[in-house]
Amino acid sequence: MPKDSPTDLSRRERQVMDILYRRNEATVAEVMADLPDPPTYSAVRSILRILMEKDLITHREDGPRYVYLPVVNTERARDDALKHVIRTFFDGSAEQAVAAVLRVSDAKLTDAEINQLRERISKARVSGR
Amino acid sequence: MPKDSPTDLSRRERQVMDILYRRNEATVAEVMADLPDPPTYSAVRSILRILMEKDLITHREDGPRYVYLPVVNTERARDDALKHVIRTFFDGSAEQAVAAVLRVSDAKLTDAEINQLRERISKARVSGR
DNA sequence: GGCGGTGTGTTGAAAAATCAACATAGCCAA
DNA sequence: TTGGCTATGTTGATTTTTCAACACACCGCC
Repeated sequence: MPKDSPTDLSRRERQVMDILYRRNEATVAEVMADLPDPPTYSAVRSILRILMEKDLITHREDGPRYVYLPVVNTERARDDALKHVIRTFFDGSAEQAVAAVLRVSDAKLTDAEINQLRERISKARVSGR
Repeated sequence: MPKDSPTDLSRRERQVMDILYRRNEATVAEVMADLPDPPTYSAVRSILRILMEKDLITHREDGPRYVYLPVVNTERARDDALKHVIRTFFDGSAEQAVAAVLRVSDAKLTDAEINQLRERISKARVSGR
């Protein structure tokens, strides 16, 4: 029974999942609004239907319309996404990943502070704590 | 001229790009070995050809065979991938992202240490440094 | 009532992605 | 030399994805 990895999703499916994770939940119109090169309303619903069939999302009724949301909770999806990035781009190195997060965000620490941080992480790791 | 976002890639294309970033470079056989549910050698080459046409990868000759590698350098791709994850799952919050990196990796800091770290990041950010 | 507006249910066509087949070339060893 | 192995070049079929069209239901309002 093949596990459902995010890399198994088609382009549109992944885009929609990302939107749902970002917004936590969304209507068809909201998904459409966020899609790059948005197709028609009908087309968006088709994608959502497929994601429903794959049990990746569910929906609840909100008055006259559906609101869609991921089945897997955000924490789990978060962790998986992070692990994938760390493994793909950082050779599994948490320190490098942390340094990069700080770099790409507008949270700038000094090099000295980052090095200190790295040291603490390494130390914490080898001590197995 | 539409920018080449990673979300524009098809399923197989993305899988191959991930493999190339993880290995830095790879032969057809190596890519095939890393692909989930690997198709035939021919099929893998088709994907690589398409990625070449899209100018996402290039190749060099290594004796009798080709070795493929991404055109965009790893640093840039790394940063983009991280930004995407932070935006999609962490509402743009670097602190939350750092905390999650530490949590999913085997580098475990105590809660106190993580909080301290968060504080320092926040302080660094508001001070604009 | 009946008429727009906004939904969903369902179906099928168009486009793209995925995959494999076959041909050819170089190399090396029996 | 020639047969087997491993490559690439090229082409086309199959499958999946992507997209849109149409029918119908509900609702508020003139």
